Amino acid sequence: MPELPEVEVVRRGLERWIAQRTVADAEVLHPRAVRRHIAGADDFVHRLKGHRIGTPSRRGKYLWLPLTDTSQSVLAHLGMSGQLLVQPHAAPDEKHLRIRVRFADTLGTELRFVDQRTFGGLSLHDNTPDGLPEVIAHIARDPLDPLFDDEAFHQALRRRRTTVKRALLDQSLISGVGNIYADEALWRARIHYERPTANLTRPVTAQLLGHVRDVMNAALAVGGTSFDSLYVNVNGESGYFDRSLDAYGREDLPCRRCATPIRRRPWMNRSSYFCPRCQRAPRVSS
DNA sequence: AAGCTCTCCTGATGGC
DNA sequence: TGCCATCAGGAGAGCT
Repeated sequence: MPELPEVEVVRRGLERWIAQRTVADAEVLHPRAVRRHIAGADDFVHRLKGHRIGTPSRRGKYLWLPLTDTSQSVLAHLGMSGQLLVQPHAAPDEKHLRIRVRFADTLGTELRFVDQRTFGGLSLHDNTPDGLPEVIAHIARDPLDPLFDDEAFHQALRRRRTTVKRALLDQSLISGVGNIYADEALWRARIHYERPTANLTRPVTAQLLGHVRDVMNAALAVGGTSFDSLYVNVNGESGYFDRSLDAYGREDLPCRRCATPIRRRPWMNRSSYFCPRCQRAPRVSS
């Protein structure tokens, strides 16, 4: 499941293999993959043709390809199972190939958006003056962004009447964190997922942010997390970070700090993994 | 109005 | 063997 580290790995792959290439043609094989492009698939293809792609950017889990001769960008979100693959023309179509982009050069490769569950997609949008696609202006900076404001984040947590994991997953507060890295960072910080944010102290917020950054940087260093081969990087290679997870997916396995079995709890139509000893529940729990 | 729940989708898996 | 339920979950619409 692509979160910030996995999306960054894809961005780097696109920077190497796709940047500065000019689009010759595109093909939308599944309309749902461009559903965020309101004007539809034909308009998406028409407006892409003939334009050159600049340096790919990323904020949180969103990445975008600026079109150098316009003020627009191709915005991509991988959803749960999306992949951006650079493949030789001759490679057989993937079962869940949704969009194909061909280029006006002789490199012999094309860009493919492959997505089994179709939660992800591509779309074209005008940029804001600072080069961000306008539809993601509400997405907060991510914790690896040098301009992320730690103090403002702490104050926002204090103002909220919610719990810490909900806040970590709220992309308007901090972006790029999904279910996996939220559980990992909370385990490292020894914080229970239902702890209220309103009474977090500045040192606790600082430690939590530090662990979010540490776990994301560790995942980036080995190319991201992959559980079920649904996620692969731009060349089709899986990351290895799943071997290093401490909480997520480890139900009944011993906590690597205290050997207490990790527990899984249903939470918001998904799961939370935590150590019941290291991460004590708040006194007043919902 | 902030906070929370629901919904979209496909395929693997498990119980009976 | 086949059928149905469950699970995976990002993010925005919609509700309270």
